[in-house]
Amino acid sequence: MTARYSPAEVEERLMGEWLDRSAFHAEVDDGRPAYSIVIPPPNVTGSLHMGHALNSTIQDVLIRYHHKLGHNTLWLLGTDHAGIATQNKVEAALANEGRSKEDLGREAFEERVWEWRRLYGSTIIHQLKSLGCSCDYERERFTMDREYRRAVAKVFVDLYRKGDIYRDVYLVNWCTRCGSAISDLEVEHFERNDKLYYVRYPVEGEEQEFLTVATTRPETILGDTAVAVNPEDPRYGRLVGRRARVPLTDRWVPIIADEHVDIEFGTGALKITPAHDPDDFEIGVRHGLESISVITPDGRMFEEAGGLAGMDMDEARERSVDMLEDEGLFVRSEDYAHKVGHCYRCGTVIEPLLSLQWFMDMKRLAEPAIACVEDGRVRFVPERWSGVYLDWMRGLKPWCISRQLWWGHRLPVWYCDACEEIVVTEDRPQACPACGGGLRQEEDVLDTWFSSALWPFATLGWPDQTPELAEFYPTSVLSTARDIIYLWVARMIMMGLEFPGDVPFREVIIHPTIMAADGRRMSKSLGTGVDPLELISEYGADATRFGLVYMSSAQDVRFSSERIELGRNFANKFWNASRFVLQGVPEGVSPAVNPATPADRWIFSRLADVTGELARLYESFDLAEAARVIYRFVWNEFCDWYVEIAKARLYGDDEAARQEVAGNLLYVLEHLLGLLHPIMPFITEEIYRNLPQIAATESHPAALFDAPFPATDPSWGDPVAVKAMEVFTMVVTGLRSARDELELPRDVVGQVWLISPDMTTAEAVMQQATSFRQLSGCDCVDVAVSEADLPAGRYVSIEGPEAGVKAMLELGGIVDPEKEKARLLGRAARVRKDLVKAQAKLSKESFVKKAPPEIVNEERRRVATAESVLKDLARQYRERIGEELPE
RNA sequence: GGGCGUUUAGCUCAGGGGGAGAGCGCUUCCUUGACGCGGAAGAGGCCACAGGUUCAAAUCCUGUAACGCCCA
Repeated sequence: MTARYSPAEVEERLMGEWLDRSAFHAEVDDGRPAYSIVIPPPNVTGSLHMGHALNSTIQDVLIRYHHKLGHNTLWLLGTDHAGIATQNKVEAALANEGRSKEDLGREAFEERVWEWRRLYGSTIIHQLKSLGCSCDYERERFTMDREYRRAVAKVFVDLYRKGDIYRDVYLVNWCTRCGSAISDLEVEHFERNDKLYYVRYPVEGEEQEFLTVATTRPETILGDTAVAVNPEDPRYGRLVGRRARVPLTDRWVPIIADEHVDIEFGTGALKITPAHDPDDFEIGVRHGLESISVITPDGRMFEEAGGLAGMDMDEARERSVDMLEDEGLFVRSEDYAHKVGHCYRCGTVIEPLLSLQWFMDMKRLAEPAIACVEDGRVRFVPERWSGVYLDWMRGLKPWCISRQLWWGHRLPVWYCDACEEIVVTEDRPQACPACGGGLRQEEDVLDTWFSSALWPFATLGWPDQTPELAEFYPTSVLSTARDIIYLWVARMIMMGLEFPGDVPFREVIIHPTIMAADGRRMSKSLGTGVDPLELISEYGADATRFGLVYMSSAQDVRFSSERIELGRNFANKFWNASRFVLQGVPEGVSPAVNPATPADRWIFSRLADVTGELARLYESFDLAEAARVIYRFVWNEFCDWYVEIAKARLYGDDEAARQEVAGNLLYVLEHLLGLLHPIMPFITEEIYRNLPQIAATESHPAALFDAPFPATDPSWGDPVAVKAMEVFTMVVTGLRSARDELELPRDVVGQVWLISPDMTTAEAVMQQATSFRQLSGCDCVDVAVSEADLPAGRYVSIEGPEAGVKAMLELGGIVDPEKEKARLLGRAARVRKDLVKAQAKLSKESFVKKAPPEIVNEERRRVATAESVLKDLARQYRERIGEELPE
C-alpha cells in the first residue's frame, strides 16, 4: 500500500470487476425482502451535473446499505426521451448540415433521433459508473422502448375511455420557437423591464369621453373584445354596460364589471383580450365574450392586422404605439417591471394562444393521491414537502398533454378522413369503424412527463403482471430534487394508484439543492456550475461522494470544494490508518475481539455505539450525520487514540499483548470498512482486499460489497472503560497543554502522579502506562490516593477532569515562575467564571425548586468542584509564587 | 399577493430547552518509523433584531429586517 491513496486506478479496476460479475444485477428471488429504487431518469441529452451526483450518491448509499442488510436490492436506471430537448439537439445537428427536419420528413427525422440516441444517449449512464453507482446496468430502460410505449398507449386509451383525457380548444402556453404547446409547469416566470402603456378608448355616445386603460401589450389591441373595470370602482360605475371603441378599429365592445380587475393597477380599467391572456380568457368565459386570435403560432401578427400584419411581437408593439399616437389615443407610457413566462427549455417568451389540444383532467386521480400522503402511505422526507405537494394537488388544473413535436409518444388517436370519427385505441386500426373510411394518426406527441409518470411500473414490465413488478413494486424510496415534485412525483403517485393500483414508492426523499458559491443556482451560462466528473478526477469518487453527502443536510447548501477536500483528506487518513494496521500486524493474526485493556474495551464499546447510530442514520436517511459520525469516530477516536495507544503494545516485547492488540486492530478496521462502505465504496473495498487471510464465508465474502452490515455484541458495552478512557485522554491532553503553556523544552520530561481516591479509574490508566508516557511526553507515572502522599518536590497541577482523577507533574526547579504564574491566573479566572455562573443559578429559589433534581445537582457539583480547584490553585500560587492568589 | 426556508467563528456549514461545534483559514511548535491530504497546543461567537413563554432560550412562540426558493 502506498503512503497516499490514489483513487483513479482503484476505482476503474473495482468498478470493472463489479460490473464483470454482475454484482449489481437483481433477479426476482423469493425469500429475501425486496428493496428497490428507480432512478429519476435523467434527460437522455444530459450529462452528469451536481444534482445528479448528489442524488445518485444518496441512492447508492441506500442500495449498498440495504444490500448489506441482505435485502434483494434493485436500483433500476434509465433515461428519459426528453421530447423537446432531444428534438432541439438533433435539429441543431441538422442545421449544421444546412437541413431542417422538414427536409427529412417525419420518419427519417425519427430515425435520425434514434441514431443520435445510440451514439450519445448513454453518456450519463457511463458517468454514473465513475461515481460508483451500483445500478442494475443490465436493466437499463428508456422511455421510448417498445414495451414502454405499450404502457404509455394503454394508459392514454384507458384514461380517454374513463373521460379523464379529452380534446378541446383552450388557451395554452405556446412556445413560438419550439412550435409547441407546453404545460403550466414548463413555464418559468422571470422579471422583465417593460413598459406600461396608457391608451384611451372612446366611449360610445360621448364626444369627449374616454376610458383609459393600462396595458403591457398594446399590440394585442386588435384582439380586444371588452374593457373591464371593478364593480366596486366608483370612478367607472356609470360606464358599465355601455360600449367602447377598440382603438385602431371600428369595433365597439362592451364595458363590463369583473371582480378580477385590480382597482389599484394602472387606471383601474383593463382591456380584455381573451385569446391572448389567461386572466382575460377567464373573464371572457364568465362574460360570454368572443375570442379573437391576432397572433399566429410562429409568433407574428395575423394577416388581417393591417399595418401590423406579419410583424413579430416587439415590432408590433412599437408600431402599434405609433399608430395609437397617430389616432390620438395614446396617453403615455411608464417603466414597468413584471414577470413574464418563458419556455423552460429554450427561454423564449411564452405566447398564450387558443389552440386545439389534448388535455388531462386530474381531479379524479388526485383524490387518492392526496389521501395516500395524508394517511402516510407515502411519506415525504423532510416532512414539510408533503405540504407543498398537497397544496398543489388540491388546486389542480387541466394538464395540456399534447405537444407539437416529432419526437415522443405519438398519441394513439386516429381521425377519419371521411367522417367525424375519432378512434382512440392501442393498436393501429385498419379503417374507420364508423364508416370504413381511411384514418390518419394524430400528429402530436405526448408531454414527456406523461410517460415519465409511468416510470416506476412501466420499467418493471407493466401492463404485464411480470415477476419483477410483483417483486419490486411498490418501490421502496424515491430520491429526487424538490423542483419536480409537481412535474413528476405527483404524477407518478396518481398514475401508480390508478394503474398498478398501489403507491409507486413509500418514501420520497427530497434532497437539498446544491447552489453555486454565490448562493444562487448553478448556471452553465454564468459559468458557476461545477462538473462532478472533474471533482472525481481531482479528488476521487469516494471523496466526492463523502463531501456531497457531508454537505447535504436538509437545507440548500452552497457548494464549496473544501467539503470534497475534506472527503479526500478523510479517505487518505483512513487509508493510512489501514496501512498502519496492515503493516503492523504480525503474520497469522486474525481479526479478534480481545478486550484486554481499558482502551480495548473502550474502542469496542464505542464501536457498538457508532454502529447502532449509523444503522439508525442510514435508515432515517440522515446521511450527512452518518458521514459526520463515522468521520469523527475514525479520526478522533480510532486514529487519534486507539491506534496511538495500541502502538505501545504493538511495538512492545510482550508477544501475547502484541497478538491481542493486532487482532483488535484488524477487527475494528474490518468493522469500520463495513460501516463506511455505503458512502465510500471504492477505498473500503480496496482496503478489504488487502486484509490478510480472507476465507470466503458468508460473513466474510470475497468482496466487501457483499459483506453483511457489521454486527455488534451486547457484551461490548462498557461504561467503566469509557469513563476510564475519558480520564486518560483528558489527563494526557492536560499534560500536553501544560507543557506547551510552560514552554517546557522537548527534552524535559517530568514525573506524573495521578491523585485519585477512585483507584479503579487511576488503575485503568496505569494499565496503559507505557502509552500514557508516550502520548503525554512524560517520563514516569504513578498513583497516589491524596496529594499528601506525594514525595517532596515541585509540582504543577494539570487541568483535566476536575473530579475523580487529578494529575500532578513533578518538574523540579525547571519551571519559569512567571509562566507558572500566568498559567495559574488563567486557570483561576476560568474556574471563577464557572463558579459564579453556577452559584448564580443556585441562588435562585425558583431554579432549585422547579428544575429537575439532576440538573440542580449538576450545578451543585460544579460549585463544589470549582471551589476545590480554586482552593488548590490558591495554595499552589502561594507556594510557588509566594503571594496570595489575587481575587 | 400567498406559502416555505435561511440568518450560529473570518469563510462554508452542523446543532435544536440545562456551559457553543466541525472543516477550511489564522497563530505557535513538530523531518517521533500509518498519514504534512499529517501530528500537538491555541486564538476566534450578544447564535440577525425586538418582544414573549419557561426555573432555564442559540434552541419554543410572536413580530421585524435581510436574503433565497416555490406558487398565483
